[in-house]
Amino acid sequence: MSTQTADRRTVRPDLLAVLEDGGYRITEPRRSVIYALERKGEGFTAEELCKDLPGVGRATVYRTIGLLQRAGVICKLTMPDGASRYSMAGTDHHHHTVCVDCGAVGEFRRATIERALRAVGQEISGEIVGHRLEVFTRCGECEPR
Amino acid sequence: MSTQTADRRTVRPDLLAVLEDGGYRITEPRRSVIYALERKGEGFTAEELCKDLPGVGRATVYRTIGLLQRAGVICKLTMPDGASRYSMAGTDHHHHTVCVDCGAVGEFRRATIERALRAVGQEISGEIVGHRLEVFTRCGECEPR
DNA sequence: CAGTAATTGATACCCTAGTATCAAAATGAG
DNA sequence: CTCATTTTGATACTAGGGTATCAATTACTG
Repeated sequence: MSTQTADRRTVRPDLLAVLEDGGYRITEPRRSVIYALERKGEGFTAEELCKDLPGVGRATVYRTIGLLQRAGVICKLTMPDGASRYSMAGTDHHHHTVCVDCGAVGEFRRATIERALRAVGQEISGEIVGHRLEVFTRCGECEPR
Repeated sequence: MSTQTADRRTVRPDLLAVLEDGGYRITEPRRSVIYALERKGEGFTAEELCKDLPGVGRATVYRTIGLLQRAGVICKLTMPDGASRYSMAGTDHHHHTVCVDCGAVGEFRRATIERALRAVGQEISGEIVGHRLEVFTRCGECEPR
């Protein structure tokens, strides 16, 4: 799988530090999970991660993903078919491009869109508490899986 | 559940006609499902529909939803937690607002957003094959469920 | 180093959101 | 009205995506 953002890499928080700051212990399994997901980068499934880490229990993989997700450093996204993928969050607020063939994920931001969504907020009753935008692509650099 | 679009109702295709046009038979169970989902309108789950129609088999409810979905007259959307909801599609291309408390769904369109997304297409490798945008709201008119 | 609290992992279990099966019933074309 | 065809529905099953359990292990604290 080609990770679209491999070269235009942004500064990422040190994930171990994130755990420490949260008051969690740095353990060998957590180190492994973090190492593995930094390798993966963008657009992986939890089960993939489990397979990559036969030495780490499934529960621990899920637990660690959950921890980092709550800390905001990785984010979960839902594929068109409802499947879940995770991705390292390079920047704060962003949206994703997802290749429908290989699952490769990219990030983008666009002020125009954010502004337009604020405008939508004016028109509807109640308040906007969030939004989600995914752009599905066919990246053309992948082996469809 | 208050349906945000109850009054600004758009012209909807006659769902029975949609089935007929597709070469499907008009049966009593299908009539019931269609009647029920026209009542519901926006933002219901398949299981809700099943509970509303104790006389109709679960499989039939799912089958009929599938039929209408393929015909493009109802659409499926995924909640922040990954759950699925369905909604009558009033217009062609649109996005949804979803109340995170009660699940009420509204539709909107915004040319600015579509244009901005086309611009995103210029910047990424590969081609855009689709997008999905959901705005999560707290509609303030509901009993949280 | 010792002790305590956090963490692990094997496993079993859960729920949602469906799909498959297939005999029985309903539909509509002629 | 007849009959081939479609549809139904009860039920079982599946798959994904997790969470619960809990004894054994590990990490940090003093």
